[in-house]
Formats: sequence, structure tokens, C-alpha cells
Amino acid sequence: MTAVQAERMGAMCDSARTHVNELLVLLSKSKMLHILYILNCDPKPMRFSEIKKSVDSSSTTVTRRLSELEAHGLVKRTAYPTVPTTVEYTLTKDAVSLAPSLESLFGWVLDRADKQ
Amino acid sequence: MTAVQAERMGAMCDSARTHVNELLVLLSKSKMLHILYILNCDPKPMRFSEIKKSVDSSSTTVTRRLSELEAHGLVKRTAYPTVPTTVEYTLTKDAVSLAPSLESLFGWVLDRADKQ
DNA sequence: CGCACAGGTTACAACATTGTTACAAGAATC
DNA sequence: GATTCTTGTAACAATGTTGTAACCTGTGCG
Repeated sequence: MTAVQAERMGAMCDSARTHVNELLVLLSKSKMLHILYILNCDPKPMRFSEIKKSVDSSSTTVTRRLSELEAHGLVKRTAYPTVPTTVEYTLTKDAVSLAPSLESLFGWVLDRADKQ
Repeated sequence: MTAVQAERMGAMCDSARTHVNELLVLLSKSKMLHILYILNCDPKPMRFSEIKKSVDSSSTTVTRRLSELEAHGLVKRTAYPTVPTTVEYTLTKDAVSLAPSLESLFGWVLDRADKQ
């Protein structure tokens, strides 16, 4: 598995390398893993305010992250013309395929936090 | 799995929450996942210059990341009194338990980069 | 002598990110 | 008429992060 991945990385052309880098930069932004994780925890669509409360950041930052995720096709944004506005966010199919990795990562983080 | 994790997060005390946050901030720093990944790719100790070349950052940043990882007990640093200095880095046992998650994450990233 | 080597450290300037504040929309409620 | 609600956006100051250039160790080599 590891060796196969290393080979893949070695054989990659420049554009693929760029994409890998882009994705890593995206995932490394503050609160990004957290947002993806909580969107994954519950299969039902989440509202902006729920996400904001859960990650504990300013709305500016949450907005930025969500739109970055949307731009990369990992999150789907649906706005309803209610008053006041209602907006829901869900993970796309692509992002759902990331879920097992995220769960595994968070499992490790939680285990490690327990031990401290 | 997901529900269990959500429950664990909900039941966490403040100090555990702090630890989770700390770990997520640590893992979200630029090049951090990359460094952990390449340290994991090869089981043998890696030298500073190899790591630096692989992640393509300034030595300042690589040094910072490696010492942050060492401070969190994820990386072990061994310096040999040769001339010029030789320094080797290896993942600790704790970090090795993170490997499957990282491999899974990178697998997703590589798959996704392929499709672009 | 003077430079090269590996693996850093330090100071500092340039750049990026974050939070804060103010504002918007438009119906409902006091 | 003022205020509340949600989901943002824009401008800006404060803060954080990064790279660059200079420097360090101590031996070997020309």
C-alpha cells in the first residue's frame, strides 16, 4: 500500500503533483478537517449556524472554508428563499468517499487526546 | 463508528477538547501531513536533507515542523557526532499508529488528483 | 588560507490569514 | 417604527506564518 502510493507519487506528472498539493493545502487550512468531520458525522444537511457553532470560528472564516470546499466539489450548498434565509450544506459523493479516512484520523486524535 | 466518535466528542471534558484542538492545529500546519507521510513511506530513518527535498520548503520551516512533531512525541530525532553533523528522524510508535489513517487520506488525495 | 559539507539558528521583511465591525435583505413581531 | 431572525459580504487592523540572507560548528581538501 505504502510502496504503491510512493510509486504513484514518483510517477506523477507535474499537473497531478499540482493537484495533490492543492488538495493538501486545502485540507490543511484551519478548521477544514473539523468542518468536513462534522458534516460527515450526521448524514442530514447542516445549516450554517450549526457548523459555525461546532467549529467555533468567525462567520467570515466559516464562509470562506465552505466556499472553498464548494469550489473543490466537496460540499453542496443549497439556499432556500425563506425569510430569513435558510442555507443547507451537505457533503458531495466525492467527499463521502473521504469519510473513512477522516474517521480513522479523528479516531487516532481522540485516542491520543484521551491518553493525555 | 461515526456515532461513537460524536458521542466521545460530546462527552469530552475541557482538557480533552483542548488536546483534540491542539492535535488538529498541529496536523493542519503546512507540510505537516506531507512530512508525516514521507516519514512513514520508508521505515528506515530519514535525514534532514531528504525530508527537506521531499517536502520542498525552506529549512526554517522543515526545522520548525520537525521540532513541533518531536515536542508532541510523534518523531524521534537522533544526532550523530560526525563531521559534518548527521541527523536522523524516525516516527515514534505513537506516530506509526497514525500511519493507516494517513495512508487512507493520501490514497483519497491521489485518487482525486488522478481524476482531475 | 579559504571553502565545502550537514543541519541547523537568528533576525527581519514580506506575505497570508484571522477576527472585528458595519452593513444588507425582507417578513414577522413587539 | 424598531427590532429580530439567518446568512452572509466588505473593509480594515491585528496577528501569524513564511522565506531569505547571514551566520554557526569542526574536519578535510586543494
